[in-house]
Amino acid sequence: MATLKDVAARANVSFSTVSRAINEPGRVNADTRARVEEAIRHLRYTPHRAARRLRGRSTHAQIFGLLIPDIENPFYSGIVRGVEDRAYAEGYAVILSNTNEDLDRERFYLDVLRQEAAAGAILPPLSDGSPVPYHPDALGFPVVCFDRRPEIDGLDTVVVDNEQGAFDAVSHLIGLGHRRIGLVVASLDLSTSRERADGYRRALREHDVPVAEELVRTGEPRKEAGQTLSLDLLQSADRPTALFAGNNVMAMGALTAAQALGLRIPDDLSVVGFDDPPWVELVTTPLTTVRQPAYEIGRTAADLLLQRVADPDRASSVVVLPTTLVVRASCAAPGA
Amino acid sequence: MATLKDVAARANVSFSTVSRAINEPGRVNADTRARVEEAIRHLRYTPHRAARRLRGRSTHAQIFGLLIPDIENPFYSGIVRGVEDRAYAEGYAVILSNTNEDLDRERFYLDVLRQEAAAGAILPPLSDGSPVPYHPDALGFPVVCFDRRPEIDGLDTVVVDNEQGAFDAVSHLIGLGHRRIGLVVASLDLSTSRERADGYRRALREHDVPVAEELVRTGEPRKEAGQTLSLDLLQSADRPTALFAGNNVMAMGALTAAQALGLRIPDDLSVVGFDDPPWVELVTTPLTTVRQPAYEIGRTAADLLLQRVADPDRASSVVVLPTTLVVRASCAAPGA
DNA sequence: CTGAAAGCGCTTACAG
DNA sequence: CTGAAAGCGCTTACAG
Repeated sequence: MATLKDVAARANVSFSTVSRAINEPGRVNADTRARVEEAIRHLRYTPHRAARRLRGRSTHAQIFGLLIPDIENPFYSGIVRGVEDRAYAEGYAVILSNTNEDLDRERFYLDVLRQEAAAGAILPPLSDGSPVPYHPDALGFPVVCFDRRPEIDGLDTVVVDNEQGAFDAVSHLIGLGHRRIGLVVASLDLSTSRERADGYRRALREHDVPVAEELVRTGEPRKEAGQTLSLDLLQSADRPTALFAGNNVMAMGALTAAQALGLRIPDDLSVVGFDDPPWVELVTTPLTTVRQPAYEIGRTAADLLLQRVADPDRASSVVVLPTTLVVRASCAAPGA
Repeated sequence: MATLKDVAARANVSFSTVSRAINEPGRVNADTRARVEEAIRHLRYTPHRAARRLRGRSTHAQIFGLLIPDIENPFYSGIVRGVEDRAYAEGYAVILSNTNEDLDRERFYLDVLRQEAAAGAILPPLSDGSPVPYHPDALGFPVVCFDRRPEIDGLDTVVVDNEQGAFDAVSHLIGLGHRRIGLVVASLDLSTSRERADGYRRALREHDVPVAEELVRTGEPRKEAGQTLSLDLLQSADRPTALFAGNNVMAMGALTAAQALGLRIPDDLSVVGFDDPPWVELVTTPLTTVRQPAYEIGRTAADLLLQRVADPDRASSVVVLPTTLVVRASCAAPGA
């Protein structure tokens, strides 16, 4: 592999100059720089990261950690792409972990990141009063939270306006005439679920629709749970005429439940989902959803981490991105 | 952070001795060693991994690299999960790269992996006679290929039996009475596409159906290309009565094209897809597909890499996993 | 604008 | 068994 010395030899300059051409190009004569750049290209030179880390002022590796609960969930894979693109643009690599919400797994990866001197980590904080501390002092590197709000203060965070997103979805249903609207959502221990449930309730209240607690069902954020909970709701005595599914996998379950009961959408049942994966346009009745800007969330989280790395003392910020209600064909007036 | 020198000062020995006490404890006097160990504990010293890697012999990190063309493609995210689970079980972390099939990006990550002293990499080899060499000698670490077959020999590889998978799909269509079957597939530069096209042709030949080359269309493995190519095929004079889509994103495009033309599936058009993402069960007409065992592919690739790391001299192996034709509702006799 | 030199934290021959 | 020294590939004051 080519080193600085090889480049210097080929460009006929000292290796200090090569280093400067790379790190402070403005302080190098244009001709010299051109020769250096030619040599770099010709030799396919890339700086040795370990050596760089050893001497440079920042001792951390050009590595971000990214913890993802479920890589097969399109919402999260969108985030991965956003983080990865932004990191790559700044020369950072991403260590990915598919945690399955598993505490041991999360601990393991946080430990690896510390050992590898990662520049920081991006993660959805665990919901419970977990023993994993996300405080930079304990971790040894900064953390940016996404999706959920962390329980401790002072952490950079990117979330969406879940409350408003849910409010929009449920208001849309109420506007069509629905009054019995089921909510199928993940555990209310998660800030996301809580906020979506809040938006659901506010929409009902503001439109003078009574809140029926038996219409709110929570469970694992999986297709199976979405299906079971929806099935149960749809088979109850005074069944809801509309369903709001709190995330894309549970929405899948809701549609499967409707299919199993022979309910046509939107004639017999209106459905709105949260998240906007590609399949929603291909289903029997294209699904109305609350779109979260997954790629943007990832990009913003990486941005915050880059800023934090550049200035460890800057005030922490919480970025709230908007959601968009994407109206497709899955909602109609009840009994239409 | 404490360094070797701090430890040496406290233990009253030279820092060479500290280094030796850590790396070759047997070659250090027991008393000396005890003093060093006390100092290490007291100062909470841990060796600086970057410095260590810079000078030492090959002491690789517990890290695997994983290169993925498109993390939002469910086929690949299944593979990520498989690799990650297996790696985690052995204490390895995974550095993920979403390459977008971009050569620069691939080079960057391969370089990062080398510099971070990764134990090895798992990747779908590029198809063209690319300047990126996957030979361990050039890379500095072993490589396991998946999905596509590498152009050079001697690399551990995991693929599926694409030829047979395609053969099964097309035979299924022929069995229903189809004789004009369109093939929409990615570039034939890819071994996967080539093998699927081979299976397509063999099925036609073995059932004495003439091969019409105008029914074979290739393009970018994206929904848009799948849609355009399908649209074109379906609007041609003697349009095919069935479509075989060579991967899940192009299958999406094919379904969208059929929808746009008002063709009902399977009455007006039969469709089989390759890959088996979750959405295929939710579409208007559940899609018949050739299932690839994505998770298994990932797990097997990680397995091969672990074995390679344990025994660098073992003979390379090529694992071919079977596909399964999953018959759903998207195929019927032509003109039924 | 450029080069010579020191040094990051460590490992490893080489002497003693 | 131990220490002094060279050097991994790089960055960064410090001169010129």
